[in-house]
Amino acid sequence: MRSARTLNPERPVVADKREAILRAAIRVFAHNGYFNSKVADIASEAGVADGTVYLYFKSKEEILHSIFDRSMEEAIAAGKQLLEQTSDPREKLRRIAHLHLERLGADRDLAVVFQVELRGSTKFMEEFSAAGFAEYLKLIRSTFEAGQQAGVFRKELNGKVVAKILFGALDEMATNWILSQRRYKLAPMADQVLDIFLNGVNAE
Amino acid sequence: MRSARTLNPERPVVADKREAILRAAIRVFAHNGYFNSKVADIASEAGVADGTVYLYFKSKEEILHSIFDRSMEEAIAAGKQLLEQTSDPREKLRRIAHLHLERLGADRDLAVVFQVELRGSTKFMEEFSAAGFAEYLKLIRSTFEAGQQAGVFRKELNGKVVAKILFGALDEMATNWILSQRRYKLAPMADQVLDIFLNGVNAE
DNA sequence: GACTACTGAATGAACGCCCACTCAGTCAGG
DNA sequence: CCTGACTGAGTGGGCGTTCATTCAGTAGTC
Repeated sequence: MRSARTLNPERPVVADKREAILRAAIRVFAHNGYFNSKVADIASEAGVADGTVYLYFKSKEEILHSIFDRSMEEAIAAGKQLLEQTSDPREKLRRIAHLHLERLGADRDLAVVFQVELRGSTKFMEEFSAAGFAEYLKLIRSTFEAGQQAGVFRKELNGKVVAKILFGALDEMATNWILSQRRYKLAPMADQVLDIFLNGVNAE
Repeated sequence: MRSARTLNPERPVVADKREAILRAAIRVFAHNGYFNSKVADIASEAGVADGTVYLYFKSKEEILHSIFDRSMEEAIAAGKQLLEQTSDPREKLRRIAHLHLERLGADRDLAVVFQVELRGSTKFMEEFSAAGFAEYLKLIRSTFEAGQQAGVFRKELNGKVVAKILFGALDEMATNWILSQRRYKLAPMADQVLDIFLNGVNAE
């Protein structure tokens, strides 16, 4: 169990442990819920001792924070990069939506943490939404408003509201996918959402 | 503190207490989150002793369940009644959406419990969604499908997906309204959602 | 290459707080 | 004086967090 270092003395063990704990926490939180998860469960899932968790994280709460921060950062970076690859506003929104559902669909446990556990407290919601969700909504909004300028989308619509509608629809797809017993692909749902959405916001 | 009974001996105390505890629980859950709320807090907010709570509810969890069950029941009953008042599918959806946001907008604490606290655990979500949300989604879906039959909505759309989209969009309006500092009216947002939604699903 | 001294990552038993729930007792009404 | 609604101090278990201890690995010395 502690042989990793022995076998690979050159590898930075520290990063491995932190990573292992984070992954374990995602799994444990997803299965038991944040408040029902014990730090001891995370530790044993990660294959470390209880105390070791506290060498890498200040508290149980900080683990949840770290999960959110890292994933959100990655997602937004990926999103922004994606937006540079095309200039058509419709296509931009299509890609954002796809990315959104693809990322969640690729890791069910992470999706559960995002869709369910992170929502389970106004305190978290306020902190988190200030940090990450808001920025994500802004990304959608500014893309939409650029489309309005270009005459592609109806000018009288409120960008903030439109962004919430698209986000809300995608979010609901993700939540439903998690709760559903039937296993289907999540990402393709993006097309059905966009079909209706774009139809609804298109100019003319 | 215990004078309520003394002052109004004729009032049916039993129903009052249960109601008071439920109301108190909504307030306390909304402010602290379900897991951070102590039963003692609920009791004192309701003006009863800790033990009294257990004369009316088996456990803390049952309180949350009761809040959900009662509100959901009321909402669905109100929704069904509303649907009988018109036959135009578009108008039906409009009224459902309005009712949805009106009810949540009328009681911020209850809205917080619904939008945030009830989502905070897969366990709850699975139990609850089986019970109530699913039925609500079905209501939207069947209304939409009736509209497809009538030729009002695009026939190629999947009713289940369409229902999720509308619900998701409304749900996001509600969640955002709760988290927002700025106080605006929630119900009117329904019109903006429906504008885009109906435009997106209309036939032709 | 062997011996010694040192380091700090990792451990996990133990601590102490917290809080859901209980129950022996109180008291008002009849 | 009996009934039963109500009380609230007490209890028991659970769990986040700590910290004294261990020991693999490293560096210095001869």
